[in-house]
Amino acid sequence: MTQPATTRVARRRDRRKAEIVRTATALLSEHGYQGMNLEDVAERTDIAKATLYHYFSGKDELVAAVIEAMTTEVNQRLEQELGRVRDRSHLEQIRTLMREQIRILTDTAPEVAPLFSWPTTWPDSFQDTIKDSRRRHDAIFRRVVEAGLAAGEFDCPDADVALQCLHGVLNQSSLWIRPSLPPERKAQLWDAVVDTASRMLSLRAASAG
Amino acid sequence: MTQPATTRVARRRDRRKAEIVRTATALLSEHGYQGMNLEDVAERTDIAKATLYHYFSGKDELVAAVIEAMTTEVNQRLEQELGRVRDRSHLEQIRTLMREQIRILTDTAPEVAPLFSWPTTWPDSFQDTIKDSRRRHDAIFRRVVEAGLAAGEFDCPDADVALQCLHGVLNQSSLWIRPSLPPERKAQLWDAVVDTASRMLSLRAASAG
Amino acid sequence: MTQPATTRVARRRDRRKAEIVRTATALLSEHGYQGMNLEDVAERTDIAKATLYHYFSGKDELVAAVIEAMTTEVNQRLEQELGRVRDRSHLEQIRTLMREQIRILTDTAPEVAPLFSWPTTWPDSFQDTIKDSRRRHDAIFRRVVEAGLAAGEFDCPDADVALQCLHGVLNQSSLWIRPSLPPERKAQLWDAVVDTASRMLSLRAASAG
Amino acid sequence: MTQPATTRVARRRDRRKAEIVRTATALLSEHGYQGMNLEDVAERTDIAKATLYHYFSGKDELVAAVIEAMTTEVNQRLEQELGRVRDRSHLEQIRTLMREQIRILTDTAPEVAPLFSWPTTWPDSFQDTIKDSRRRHDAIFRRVVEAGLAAGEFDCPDADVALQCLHGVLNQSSLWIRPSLPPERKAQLWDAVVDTASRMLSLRAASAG
DNA sequence: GATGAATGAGATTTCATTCAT
DNA sequence: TATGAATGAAATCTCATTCAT
Repeated sequence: MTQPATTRVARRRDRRKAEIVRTATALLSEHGYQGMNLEDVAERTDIAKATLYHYFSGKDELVAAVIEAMTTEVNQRLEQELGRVRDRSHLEQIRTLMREQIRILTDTAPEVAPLFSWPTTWPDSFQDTIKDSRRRHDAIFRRVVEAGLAAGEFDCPDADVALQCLHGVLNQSSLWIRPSLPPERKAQLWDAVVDTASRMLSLRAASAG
Repeated sequence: MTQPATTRVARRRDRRKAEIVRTATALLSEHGYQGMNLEDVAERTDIAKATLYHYFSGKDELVAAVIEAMTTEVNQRLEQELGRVRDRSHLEQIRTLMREQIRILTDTAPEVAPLFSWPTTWPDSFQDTIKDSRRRHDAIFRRVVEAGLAAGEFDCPDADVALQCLHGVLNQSSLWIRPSLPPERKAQLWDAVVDTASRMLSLRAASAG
Repeated sequence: MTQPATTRVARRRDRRKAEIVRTATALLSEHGYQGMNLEDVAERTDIAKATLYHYFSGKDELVAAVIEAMTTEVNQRLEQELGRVRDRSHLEQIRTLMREQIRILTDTAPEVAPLFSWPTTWPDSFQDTIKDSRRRHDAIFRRVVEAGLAAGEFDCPDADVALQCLHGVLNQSSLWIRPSLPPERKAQLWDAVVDTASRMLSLRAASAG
Repeated sequence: MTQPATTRVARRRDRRKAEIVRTATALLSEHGYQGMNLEDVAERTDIAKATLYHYFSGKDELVAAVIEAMTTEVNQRLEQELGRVRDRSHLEQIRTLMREQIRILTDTAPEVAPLFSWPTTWPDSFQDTIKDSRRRHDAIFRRVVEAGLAAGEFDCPDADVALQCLHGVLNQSSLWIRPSLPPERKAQLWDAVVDTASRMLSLRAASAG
């Protein structure tokens, strides 16, 4: 009776929800929106299908939760790494972001790659959710690129174009850098990609590198 | 007495098949493999559902035909453009390929982008078809990149990495360069992307450009 | 111009029909009425499905033709064998019929067994056709059994019961005497069955045998 | 706290399953495997088509359950009757089995006759199930026949042949002894068939009867 | 809160039959 | 006569969602 009764219960509820979201993320990545079914989600979470409806109002709300969780988690990691190099050059900052993004997609959480990096075919009702997710993710990179340009550190003519090309390179990494590669080999490839992508932003730095 | 049996009748059949494939491509792009249904394909082609089975043994064969048609068409266009600049520098050649690829994805046949450029979630039975398609497409770019490297015209350290980054940039274009933009604006963006991507292959050319 | 033009044409037509009926018999036996489809009949006869409709008004007419052909052929064989022993005892006559019936079901035309001997599940519209077929077939055996009883040669108390039991024994033979057995073994089994079944009609003869 | 989980709920589930199997048996008998459809099974059981899939994974599993249920029930009845005459002669034992088998096919459960006694056309995947069912059924009769032979009580030369002829006679009964006959008439026919069939096993007994 | 049961809507596929050539 | 094309009707099976306990 010390704490409001909702606390313990609510925590338990949140843990349950997170567990479901975790399962759903994996299945969604594997089979896409239409291919994922609640039966499988329930079974893998070891609960009954009907129980899902105690936590989410339906398939769409569950999927929205997956997207939100992914976005939040990825962005948190990026911000955190960015914080560590706040004092370094903008080039170093953007390289840090690139490296962390690739690491997430090919090592830390490769299961989010299919959903997070490429446009799956979502029902129309998800367009806004998706767009919002992408915007929040892009904003982190954009801040650094624009600052770098303003500081004369980058020499690309157009920030928008550069950012899109950057995203393309990073996203593509999840397609060809296998999570199962040996760690040293993966680290090599990460560096190679970061180097290659950096050239799009700064020629000087690249020739120096 | 009659013409070789493969003439009028067979041509008619092929035309019909192509028509169905066209419809299916659009729906497949919009909704993905699981989201596309034969009811819609039939209705949009203005035939009965059962009629589809005269031309394709089932959903999977139809989808395979879509993939094959897309691959063939895209590669043909690339080869054709490449042929026109056979005598120019390798940089010019790869720039031609890049420009044509972006043009296809954002102007000529934007409906192929979701299927051709990004990995949708396919049933396992399609893994081989998809892999083969990607390999044939990549081969065209690879030829030029490796020749350029051999000729000392490109200065990227690793052809594989460069190619993957290239594909990433090109694929991404379909996500942000809207087919509906005014033609001049599109042309500007194409050039900007080609310039940006070129820097990944050759620093000299880029600073000159 | 000598013979009416219909003769040659009609003969050709009849040959075609017989060929189709032959194919249909096999497929009908294998898969039953519902399991047999016209596509397969056409393909195995090497004609187009639509062509079947030049010879039969539909599936049901074709199936009726199969039943009629089977009945006629089986009965003809029975009558023919019966003719050969017209002068012998009734016991010898019924044994001849039994033996010929078993031979048909397990050697001469084993493909008719499933349709002819056992009650497949036919649509209601076939009840009459089937009943008629069975009646005509039964009549041949009945004649002999009744004559034998009248002559005091058989000692079974009831002709109807005896006939039904007889049919049961004969039909069953197609289930366990494999057409693929070596001929001598088959002949042995035929004799054994005929001996066993004969005991139901005449105890004296049996103990003598 | 609650009863073992397998009690009330599971019993309810089993009752439901049995109800479905009962309906399916009737329809299967009437129309055969291909002719039976789940729509009808559902409607006659007064449940939705989709509900069937809660109890059986598909048509085949349902049909397999029907076969298993029939086999078990028929064999149980036979064993039970056999138990009652354990002390009597082998002839009396086999006559008991025969009579009970006929009773089942023409009175107790005539709906199993078309499936249980005669070979319908099953898909290949059912061959094993069917064969197993027949083997278990035959074994009951075989035990008695072989014992009777060993005891010198029967004088048929070959147990296999005699058993097959026996099955033929019994099975045939379902084709001509109408369940709708008045009970006394049916009882007369049962006796007549049993008497007739007995002659195949033992001449002495028959002439005595 | 948890769950087994139930179901309507819809997806893929099959097939007898018709039609135009 | 022969046939490719076309199709409506139906069959099996799936799945998100609701409901009673």
